[in-house]
Amino acid sequence: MSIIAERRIREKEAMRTNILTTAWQIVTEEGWQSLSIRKIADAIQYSVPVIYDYFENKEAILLEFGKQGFEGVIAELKAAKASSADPAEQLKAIADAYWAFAFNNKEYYQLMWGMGAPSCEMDKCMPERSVFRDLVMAPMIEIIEKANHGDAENNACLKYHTFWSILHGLISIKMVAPADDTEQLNKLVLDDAITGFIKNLKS
Amino acid sequence: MSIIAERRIREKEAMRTNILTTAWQIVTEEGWQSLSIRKIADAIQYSVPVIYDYFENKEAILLEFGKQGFEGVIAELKAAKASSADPAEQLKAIADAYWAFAFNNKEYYQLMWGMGAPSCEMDKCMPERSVFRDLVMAPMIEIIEKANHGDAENNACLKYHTFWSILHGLISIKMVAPADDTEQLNKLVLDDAITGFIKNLKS
DNA sequence: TCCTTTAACCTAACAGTGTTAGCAAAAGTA
DNA sequence: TACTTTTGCTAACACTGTTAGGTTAAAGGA
Repeated sequence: MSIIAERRIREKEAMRTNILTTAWQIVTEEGWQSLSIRKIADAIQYSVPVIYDYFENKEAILLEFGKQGFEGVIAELKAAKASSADPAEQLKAIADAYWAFAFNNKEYYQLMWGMGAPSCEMDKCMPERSVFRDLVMAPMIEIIEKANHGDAENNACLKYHTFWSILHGLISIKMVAPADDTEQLNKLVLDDAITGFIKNLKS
Repeated sequence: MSIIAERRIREKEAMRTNILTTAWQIVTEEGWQSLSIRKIADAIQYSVPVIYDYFENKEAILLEFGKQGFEGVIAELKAAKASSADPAEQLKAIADAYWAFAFNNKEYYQLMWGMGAPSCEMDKCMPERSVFRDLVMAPMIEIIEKANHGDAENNACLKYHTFWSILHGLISIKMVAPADDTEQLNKLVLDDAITGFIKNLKS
């Protein structure tokens, strides 16, 4: 490949990331509802159709952010899990990390779960379900096996759904209807729910 | 008031409900994203500005549906609670009823919680928080008091948040990312989560 | 009955949105 | 230099929500 072609690819890449970072800035400053192709075009000082040379449509831009979000949260969860060898501790750490990600990256979380963000087919950028399952299922099975109740694998499947539901439920209620209670109380609710859940696994 | 004025009020009311029922039909057939003022106007065979004689703007129409949704779910919850005198049974019945409402009225639920529906300030049509609290808090306090752990009132406040989070979490995960598992398994997850939660209140 | 006021209803427009057809200029290739 | 590809633009289309302004019909008062 010629040296010129290389430069052009580099420039193309640069424009793409320029579009993305500009779009992201608009989102963080004005929210998802306020993001439009024209606003991006204005901000990067190009005409509107140029955007379409780099992204098929608006959804493609959103899906790119969705991908970033999922990759980000998965990295955090993996790090959290690695922080301990005890399965119960691992579950708690994962829950804490997930919670922290959601509130430190509200824009991502809202997009990923279609909360107030413009509707788009997030499935298209979701990682395999197995990624999340592998992270959470293993410590669960371990806990259930230690407590010796029957079919740990089957049991864990049920508990796995419950685990994510509690987490997502806690977060999305706080996000949609932010109550007037303190940060401290919120953390307490998380702790109560998750430790209660883990205790239930054991007993 | 003259007989003519009465008729006019009646007609005005009729037009309002005509707009609403027509809009609702569009929503159930094509989803929230597809609802537009022009579509409503076409369907009722009037020009667009007529809609604005009956509703201040589009959000006002959405809020009307929001109000209907909240009133509907509250009625269901009250009926569920009345089905038993045992506090634990009451909580289970409320959870079941809430779950049933969500899946029998997906359009309402999505609007009420901003899931994929057009964004609007739902606070404006939400009932007082106390309505939900009064329904759920009382049986909780009763359960905790029977089990005799310390400050039941304070404790119930924490558990109250957890209760709704679990419920909403279960529902919204199933709604956003409908898994391939059966109706039966879903019910099992609900049962597991709620009975686990109640057991935790007691022990 | 005639006149005036008010309510109902419409056309046409404004300012946005996502998206695309088609053209001009620049850049790369032979 | 001549040809081809890429790049970027203007202008438009088909939609949104919303409103200004005018017309027609109905209601109330003399």
